[in-house]
Amino acid sequence: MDGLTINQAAVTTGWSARMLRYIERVGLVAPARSASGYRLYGPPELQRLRTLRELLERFDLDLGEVGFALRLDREPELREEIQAWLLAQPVRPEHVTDSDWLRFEQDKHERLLSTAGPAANPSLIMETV
Amino acid sequence: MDGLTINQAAVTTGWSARMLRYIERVGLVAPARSASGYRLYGPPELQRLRTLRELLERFDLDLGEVGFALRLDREPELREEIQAWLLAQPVRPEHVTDSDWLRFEQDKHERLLSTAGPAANPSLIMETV
DNA sequence: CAAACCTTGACATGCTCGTGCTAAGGTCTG
DNA sequence: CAGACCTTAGCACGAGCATGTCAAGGTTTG
Repeated sequence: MDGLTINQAAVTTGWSARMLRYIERVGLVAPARSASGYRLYGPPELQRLRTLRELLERFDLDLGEVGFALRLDREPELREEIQAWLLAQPVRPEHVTDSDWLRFEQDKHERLLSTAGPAANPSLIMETV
Repeated sequence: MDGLTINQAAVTTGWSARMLRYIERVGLVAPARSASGYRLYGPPELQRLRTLRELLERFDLDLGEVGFALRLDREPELREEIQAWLLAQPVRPEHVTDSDWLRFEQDKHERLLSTAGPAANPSLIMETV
């Protein structure tokens, strides 16, 4: 049989067999199948699985996010529309600082933030409505 | 006072005040603040909020996904690494069809899929490991 | 052919997201 | 100055994600 079966792949990649099926479902790594339906992981898939793990850890991503990046790749219209919306951003207001953003990102995983001094006194440059 | 307050903005955009705060926290639309800390939504913000709503509906996105797109924009390294990983995709295996992908996407919101005929007999072109 | 392994469900748990609502306390305006 | 409105913090809750595990049934192989 050509390629590792799911449990073998699990051992060498560090993912659980359960997660390998999940990852396949999300569309990120889909191994070939034997005539009888067994998943067969070849070297490329194994490599992808390992680098995927690194990717997630390094940038603190979840599978859904990588899956979304994949979707962006596949749907040009979606990518363009989102890009357009983001670019319409009239310039990030001064009071939304990088640390605000970072803090939000951290909060996702560290549920410990205690006090957060509110940044006051912004510029107030804005046309009337 | 220059700009709409949060509840006024809520009325004209269709979002709830609660959601406007949430959207700000996620980093998507951050209004200016009055000297005393009141949020002040000007025409650009109001417009962005309306188009955001359309964007989400049209592509069936959630705020987290748009937020992630924003992150991709701001973190070139992240964008490059993900792109690299996606491109390493040795060619989408034949048995992962577009309908598989679509079905997954749909499942996210329609919890009704009943039977799913398994696509059998893939090509089996794979080097040994 | 029996043991070991695979497949697709399905149930279960713990955590995050989207959202509403309430509380305690400033701010604005008639 | 009283009532209406804003601010942040926090509880609540249903829905979805990331995982594990178990069940019922094919496949491979010694």
